[in-house]
Amino acid sequence: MAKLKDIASELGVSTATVSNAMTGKGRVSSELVTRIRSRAEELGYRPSNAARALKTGQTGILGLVMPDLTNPLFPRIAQTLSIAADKKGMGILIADSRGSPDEQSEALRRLLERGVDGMIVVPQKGTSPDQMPVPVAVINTAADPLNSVSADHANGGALVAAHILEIGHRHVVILGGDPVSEVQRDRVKGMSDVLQDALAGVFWGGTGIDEAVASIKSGVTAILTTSDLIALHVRSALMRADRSVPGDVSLTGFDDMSFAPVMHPALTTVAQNVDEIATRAIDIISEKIRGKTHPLEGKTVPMRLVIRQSTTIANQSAKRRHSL
Amino acid sequence: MAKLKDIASELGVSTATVSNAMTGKGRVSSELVTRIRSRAEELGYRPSNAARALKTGQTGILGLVMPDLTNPLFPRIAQTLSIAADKKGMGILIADSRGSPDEQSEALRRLLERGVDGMIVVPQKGTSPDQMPVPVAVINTAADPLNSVSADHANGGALVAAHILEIGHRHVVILGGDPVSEVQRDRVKGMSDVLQDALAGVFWGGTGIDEAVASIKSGVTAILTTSDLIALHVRSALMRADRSVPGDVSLTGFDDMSFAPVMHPALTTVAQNVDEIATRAIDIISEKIRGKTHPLEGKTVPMRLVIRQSTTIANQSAKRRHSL
DNA sequence: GAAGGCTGCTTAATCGTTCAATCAACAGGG
DNA sequence: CCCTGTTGATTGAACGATTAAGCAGCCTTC
Repeated sequence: MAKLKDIASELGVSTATVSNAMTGKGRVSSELVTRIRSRAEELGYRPSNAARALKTGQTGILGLVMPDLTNPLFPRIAQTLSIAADKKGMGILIADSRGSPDEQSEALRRLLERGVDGMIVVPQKGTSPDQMPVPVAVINTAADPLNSVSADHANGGALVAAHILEIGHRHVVILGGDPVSEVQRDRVKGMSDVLQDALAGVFWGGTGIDEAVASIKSGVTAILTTSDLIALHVRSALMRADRSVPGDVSLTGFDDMSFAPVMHPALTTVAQNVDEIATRAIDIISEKIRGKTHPLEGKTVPMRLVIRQSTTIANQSAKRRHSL
Repeated sequence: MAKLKDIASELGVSTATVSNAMTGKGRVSSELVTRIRSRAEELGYRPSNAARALKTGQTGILGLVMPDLTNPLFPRIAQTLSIAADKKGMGILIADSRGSPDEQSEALRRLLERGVDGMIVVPQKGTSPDQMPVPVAVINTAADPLNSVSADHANGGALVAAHILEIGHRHVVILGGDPVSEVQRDRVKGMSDVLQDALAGVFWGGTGIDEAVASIKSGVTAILTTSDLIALHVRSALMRADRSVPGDVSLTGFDDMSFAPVMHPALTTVAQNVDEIATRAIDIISEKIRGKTHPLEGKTVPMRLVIRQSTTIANQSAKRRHSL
């Protein structure tokens, strides 16, 4: 493996000059720069990250901490982060916090020990990461607006609720996942704010599924969930109860997961702009690492309504049944 | 940040001795070792990875290359790898090969440049990674038996086919994903070898879905797919065709993805032992890195049949219909 | 009692870069 | 002609660990 010294001695200059020529710092005549660069190319020179890291204190590695790597959104986040980081010449080291806040701190500590220059954290439900000695960008939490990039979950909820109202539903229930999760609460809030009088109830968790299905008897014509997986659960429960979607009841999910378009009927849902979120997070981190005085700030990214076949114009008979 | 030198000068010994005491190499009196260790603990000493990497040439970082990080199996693999690597004091750097073999080589090169000590590769369909200057463990390809850890896909196919035969099906079709994928082909092979006379046809890809559904008319009572997502597709197509599962036809998937147990009916499928595969891969890599003369070899890991409600005893009427 | 072998520690070189300090050479200004 | 400034390069000291080699004592051993 060729090193600075090799190039330097071959060309009869000092290693410092070669270093300057490669990085574009210091003062080197442009003629010499090109000579050095081309010779470096020929020799297949690759700077040693270890040596550079030792000297500069920067590793060019970012840590990614997720509450649970099996999170269905993880692949998309990881992929975009990895590509965006790569463009900035950085790498992504993953760490799993295995579902517990303690493990989350552990994961952060381990990454720190590995010398990451910054962290991207998708926090545990209801937690926010401790103060860190390196720049941190937080995804999907509104906690710290300067550092957090988040889908606008409330807005997403509002979008889907508005769609449901628009197609004539007036008796709607909401089904949330885990009320501890800030994301889930935001989605529910966004929905209920728009639904207002049309909101016939809010249910949570596994037992909520049966409650939501049961509510159809009392005239409910739409079930809005905060996750595609929950929606799939509901779909199955509805089949057992011999209710058709969207004939008897309209159904919506959240996140546009892989199976949403494949379900029958295809699921109306709300998609996160994962690309924009991940790219923004990387941008924030890298500006902070570069020590910009006014680094890019966090933001909330709008969500996108994806209308498919699981929602349709409110069932007239159901409406009539209720108004009796 | 405390360094070796700090501990050394505080205790009036040389840095070499402190280094030896910490790593357990060299010769240091056990009494001094404990003194050094405890002082290090107090000072919160953490060895500098950069310095160590520079000196030893090892970074303690493993690269993970996947064909497409959005692969639904990726989260589980990444999680287990991350935990297993952590136990060995190593970290996992991810790289996405964005679906193309060229990008796969690119990803490998980038990781190499970052100085990874080894690689875990889940290769692109139909490719096998180039010769690498660092140890490589390949997941889910039988190409290089010494280095590859793979689920026994053929065996998985055999398991599900045997189950289908056992519950009386005699007219069965197989529906595969992409025939380019070695994994898919292995699964199909495992199935068809067991089915033998009961095999009424093999279809591939998107158009295969309709063909499989159409085959019910000619007496087919079970559709075996090579992926849960395909099975979900088929399920939807069956609903449109007004065919019930498992009443009219039994249906199976592959991989036990998140939605499989939630579908209606819950999907019979075959699960990979991701934990064992990932752990084994890490073990192989780490033994090779340590330069063991006879490192652990690759192996194929049995799959596990998960029987749910989408398969049931062969429909008598269908059998009769066919025998007419 | 001299030779040799342990034990426990130190010395010093080294890994490959970066970067502040320095210096030689030359140009322009007064 | 001297002083100052700029340009283009060099020098040498870090960065924080690892590790081969060396050395002083002490214990054996014949």
